[in-house]
Amino acid sequence: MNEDAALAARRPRAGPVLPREFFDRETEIVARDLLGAVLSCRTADGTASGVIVETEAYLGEHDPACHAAVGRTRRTAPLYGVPGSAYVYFIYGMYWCVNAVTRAEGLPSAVLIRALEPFTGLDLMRSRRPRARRAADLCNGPGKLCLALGIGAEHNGLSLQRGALTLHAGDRVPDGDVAVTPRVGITRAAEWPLRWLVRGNLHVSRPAGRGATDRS
DNA sequence: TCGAAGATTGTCT
DNA sequence: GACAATCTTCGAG
Repeated sequence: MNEDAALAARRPRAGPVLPREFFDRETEIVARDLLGAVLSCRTADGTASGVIVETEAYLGEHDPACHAAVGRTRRTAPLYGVPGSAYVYFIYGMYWCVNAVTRAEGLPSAVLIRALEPFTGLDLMRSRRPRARRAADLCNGPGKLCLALGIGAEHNGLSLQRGALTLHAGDRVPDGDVAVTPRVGITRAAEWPLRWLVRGNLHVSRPAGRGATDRS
């Protein structure tokens, strides 16, 4: 069976849009519950979507790794917005990363979406990421998924309940399939176990490794 | 105004 | 595994 056929055979489900109340909870809980949800982006070129298989929690001004640790600036302002809105930022001069803002207004926490399993719009994703040779390489990183879905500055601060960028309920990932590990690519608070991923999924940016614990 | 850092990725060895 | 690419953001002076 080829990769496209394998994807189709699993038939993930994209349900209703996740309500604001979903995001208005503890950031760690939102990060875990976003596994299995579907992120969809509509552009002039078409719509592409993927099932979330990896997330990281950033816990606000008291989390040294969170952008909000420096306080409210022009860049971090969307983090202080309503739960369920998007925080999209530019990094390393060439990549975008997308977060879902969580908790109550005024508490600048968010969940970074690190990897997706492609769901719809595979041809569109491939045209945007011609270097990706396998379907598993299309969205297995925060910069890659933004490229594949066409996410950029125009989505920063937008609601994830309506408009071009939306998050939909999907098939809940069983606790036994969820691994928790330290966050990736950071230097401050790097040991905090705030990364959630679907154990054994080929589309995560990095496998869980031996130090990972079950669910949480 | 300037310099350094950065939640990444792709290429090369 | 090492390293370059590339540019926004923000603190320091």
